[in-house]
Amino acid sequence: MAASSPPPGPKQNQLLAALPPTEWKRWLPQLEAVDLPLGEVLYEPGNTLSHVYFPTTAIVSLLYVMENGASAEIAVVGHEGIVGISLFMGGESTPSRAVVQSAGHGFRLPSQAIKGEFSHSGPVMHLLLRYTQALITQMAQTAVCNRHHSLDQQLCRWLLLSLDRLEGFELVMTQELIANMLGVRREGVTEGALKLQQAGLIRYARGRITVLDRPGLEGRTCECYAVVKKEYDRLLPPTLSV
Amino acid sequence: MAASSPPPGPKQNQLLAALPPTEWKRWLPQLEAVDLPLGEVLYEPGNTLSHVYFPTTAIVSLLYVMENGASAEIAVVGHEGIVGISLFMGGESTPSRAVVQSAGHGFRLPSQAIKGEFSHSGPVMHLLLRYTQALITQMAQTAVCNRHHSLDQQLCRWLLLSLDRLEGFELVMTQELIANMLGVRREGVTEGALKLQQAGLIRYARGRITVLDRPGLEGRTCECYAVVKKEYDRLLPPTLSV
DNA sequence: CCACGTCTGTGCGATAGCGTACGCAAGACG
DNA sequence: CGTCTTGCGTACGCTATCGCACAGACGTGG
Repeated sequence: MAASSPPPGPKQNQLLAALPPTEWKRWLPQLEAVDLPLGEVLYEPGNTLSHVYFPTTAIVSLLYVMENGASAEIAVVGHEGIVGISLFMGGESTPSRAVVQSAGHGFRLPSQAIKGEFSHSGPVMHLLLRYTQALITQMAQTAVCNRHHSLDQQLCRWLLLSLDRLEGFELVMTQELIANMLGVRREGVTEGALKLQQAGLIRYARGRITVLDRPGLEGRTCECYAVVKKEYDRLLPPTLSV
Repeated sequence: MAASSPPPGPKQNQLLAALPPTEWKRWLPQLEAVDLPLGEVLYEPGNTLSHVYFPTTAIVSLLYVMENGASAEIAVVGHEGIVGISLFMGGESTPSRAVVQSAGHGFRLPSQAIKGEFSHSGPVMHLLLRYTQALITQMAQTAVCNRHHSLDQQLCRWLLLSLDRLEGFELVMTQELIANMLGVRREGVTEGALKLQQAGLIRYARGRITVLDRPGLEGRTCECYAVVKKEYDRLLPPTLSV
């Protein structure tokens, strides 16, 4: 840190370096060099970003912070990428936060410039990209849940997520299959399911699960379910008019 | 399953239902009703899809299957979504597989129709979407890794991923910080790092980690690192000319 | 109605990681 | 030069989950 290494140029970010000449020329005057000190927060959950960031020498961590303060990294972004994909994906915000994990430099671009690139495209593309952002949230939350929550909680989350994607209250699904999905032992699922049955929340027999008390399941699951559900509802409202 | 419930129409898929009239009319003749029996595989890792799928009454699981056969669900898609986002994200394939988790029906659309929606957009958009797909892979693999791999393996993965995003072989990073990222105890990181240091792979002191033997780290980490790296290289080749 | 395959229940030792608590050493700072 | 803060090492009991093994229970097909 001799304070003497030349400040990195925009081309040190691989995405900026890969821009076609036209866009490069258009963006260059809008690019602003920024210092990214350790711990700097680039965005908070739910906040709309004013800029997207292109790290050059810094590393940025996409982090989900749970209600109890525990955290888990969703992904990490460096000079190969961009921070703030929700801007062009159409969601404007995400449930995670972005923190500088390794101090360094980068560039930022007003969000309008990025959005412009997507504005010429049709409504179908915007619909599909919003859906994709919802899917990303589900994946991110799966990572968090796998890290921090108990098998019992994950089982409830999984039942609820599946239920949301079906009509009715019955799942045709063996415990073995559920175990494969959750990546746990079949016996673990048996124990979890037994507890739920004894609590009167579900009933099951030989590959058929009937949910008797949905709110009960919601009470036993972790925050992950609600985070995902809320994000799907936000990004793909039921009264969706494109 | 009285074999008598009327076969669901395309509008039972929320994305199809949300299409503007123009696209709806254009797609309708190309939509093909498909039966989705339990266990049907819609795509395998690395394979290019010929169609995208819109489930109506079925549920499809996006699953990563590890080398040893263990699996973990990345996300689940039902009547709210679409299976095969890699087609319009530009990657054509993913490292995961899609399996029908709950039997039912759906519709499929030749991939060309979807791609058409994105073809009018500029190169910048395609670049950003390919990057986003790489990011999605990283998130998915984080979920898998959190489920199945040891703290030691994850520590190596994390060091390697961070190293890839920096120049040089030094990370300025306390063990406490790493623990926050991985979502584990600080003491766990201490123990893992000690092993690595004793094996001569890294050296560290008070928040500075120097990697001495990168291949050594690669040998100790899980497959997740390679999966992510390969996918970044595939989607964003260093000689990227848009 | 009998036999077999599938699905679920149970038990037990092993273990990875957790929570907590405390000690020590290296730099920062006065 | 002493003190304080920060970062790292270690120890110990605890719990969730694993891996394995086996037993009962249901249902389907011969």
